[in-house]
Amino acid sequence: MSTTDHLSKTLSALADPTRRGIIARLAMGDATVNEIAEPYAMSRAAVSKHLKVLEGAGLISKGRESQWRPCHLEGAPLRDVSAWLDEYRKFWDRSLDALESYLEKIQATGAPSSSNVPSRAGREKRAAKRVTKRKRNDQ
Amino acid sequence: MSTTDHLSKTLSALADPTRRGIIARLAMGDATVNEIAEPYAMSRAAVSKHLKVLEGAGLISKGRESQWRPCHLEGAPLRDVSAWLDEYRKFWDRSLDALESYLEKIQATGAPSSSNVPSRAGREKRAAKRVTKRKRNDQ
DNA sequence: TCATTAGGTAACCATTTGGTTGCCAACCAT
DNA sequence: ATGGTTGGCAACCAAATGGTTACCTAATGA
Repeated sequence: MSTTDHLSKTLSALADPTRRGIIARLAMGDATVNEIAEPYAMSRAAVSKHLKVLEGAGLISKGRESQWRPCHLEGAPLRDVSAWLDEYRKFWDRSLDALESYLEKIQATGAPSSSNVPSRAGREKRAAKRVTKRKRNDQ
Repeated sequence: MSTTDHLSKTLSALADPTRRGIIARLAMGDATVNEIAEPYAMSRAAVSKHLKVLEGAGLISKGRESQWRPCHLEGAPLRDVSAWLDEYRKFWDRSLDALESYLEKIQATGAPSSSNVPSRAGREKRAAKRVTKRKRNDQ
């Protein structure tokens, strides 16, 4: 993953239950490394690594309070994930789903569905045809 | 990651630019494996593996159209990610952020902000103090 | 001064991940 | 029948990940 691929780094950091647990913990208030490590069976070194991953993704920041390093949750990367997700909201939002199927219907250039009743297969064929010339490599 | 940890599997599947590109592609319509693989420099086998990861996370499903396996984007896991994110919306939502800082200010026992503008350092100190006795291990 | 505590770092290990090549099966079209 | 697509699978490999133990520094406090 390229250094500048913030989204990959963020999602990869979030794809671990321990790290999500740490985030949940920090959501209720800043905490020191030992306080964060306390609920987990693993060594403090392992937790330190998790914190480093979270810090590398910009999801937390560390202050310095004499010998303590209070960790603080940073929301910005979560906002970016949410923004990415919003592009796909229509794929699970019920009401928008109805709108989409309506748009698909009026877009299907009059070709009557024939008797084949291919509601899934038909959509797949049309979609495949429609899209063959594209060269997107979005992320 | 335990087999039932859907969220980890989904986030891990999304934490790869190629796989997010595939999702972006499928968002514009179903596509066959070769169509999906075409924009990428890697082998079709590699793309097949990516598709398997996405399928394992429930993010796509495959149909069968004679020798083709048209892939279809499934929104449900994205909805789950969105639901998880919603718990933390207040950490990046501007208006809620203003509310939170207001609440923090009136909670800071009358100490007037002084000219020091210690908005971060001060919050860390208070938060660290506030939170010492907690034992959450959410995820 | 010296022991303790908070935390980071290094070396190591096993497993997972992301890629490759090569082969195989199924289906379509001569 | 045979050959050309479409796609999956297995074996292999290098690099990343998630954990360990051991050791180190910095600050506290008796």
